[in-house]
Amino acid sequence: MPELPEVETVRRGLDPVLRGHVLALVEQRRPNLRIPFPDGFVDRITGRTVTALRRRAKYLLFDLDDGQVLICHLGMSGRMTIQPRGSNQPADRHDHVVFTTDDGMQVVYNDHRRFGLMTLTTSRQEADHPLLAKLAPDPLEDAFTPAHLSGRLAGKATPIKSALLDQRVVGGVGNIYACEALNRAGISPRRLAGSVAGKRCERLVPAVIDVLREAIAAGGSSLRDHRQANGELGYFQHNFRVYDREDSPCPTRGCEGHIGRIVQANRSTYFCSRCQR
DNA sequence: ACGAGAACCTGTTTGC
DNA sequence: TGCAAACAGGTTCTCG
Repeated sequence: MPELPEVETVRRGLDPVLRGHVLALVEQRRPNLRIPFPDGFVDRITGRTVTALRRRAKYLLFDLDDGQVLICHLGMSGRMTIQPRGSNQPADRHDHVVFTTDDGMQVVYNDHRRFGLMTLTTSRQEADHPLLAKLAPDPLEDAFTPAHLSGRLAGKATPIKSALLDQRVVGGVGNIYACEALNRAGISPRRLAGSVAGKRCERLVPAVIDVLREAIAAGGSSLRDHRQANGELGYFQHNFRVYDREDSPCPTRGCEGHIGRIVQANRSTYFCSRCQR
């Protein structure tokens, strides 16, 4: 579910509730998500103050006042939503973690597929943490340029669509935004990654940046599971050009093609074979 | 070393 | 109508 725009939307929603607040109560309701919770998870973070909320690629990072960093990933179906303590929200069987702050707000982590994770590191060890060490820089940072991207794609024999999903190539792009960016850039998802350079790469970089920025502004895309932290849906799905639009007319100006669907690396790819080359 | 495919888990939609 | 298969926003492991 959550790609960069959805995670960023959640981060922005959680920030006012968590930053500067104490995690007064932490409830962990199962021993593991995709990976086990670390030993002593609840005790290690209870009573700590959240000093900052950051995002790296699709990871949410909570900085704590003792130097620990709480690493969260939402997987395919994870949500982080806010509710007041004592609200009448019925507990869901997939509410796996509940954080209650010193002023009585609750952040509920719900994830029915449990592909998400939570673990701990420290600010000193963060750069070397196995989950984070190989992540490519964020595509919304200034360092994401055509020269940078073509360097990461050079020599790759995998299709460009699959390469964009590789978090060592671009940090934060997932299946929806890879398809959308390639359509905007007029590049075939089947083209070998190593051949995306020069003019094509100069089109692809702004296409990735623009689609991510527009999606953040829309609160992300809600297909099934995504909710903003306040519980509202995102609405960027209404602006999809190709994703989940098989047989629709291609929206590219002057193109009379139709959207097709293929499978690459076990993931659906949507694209227009007429204007994407 | 690299790339393809399966696996992880649950829920919903689709097709026979 | 009912049941089984296919599919879903991600990541990681195994195998060739």
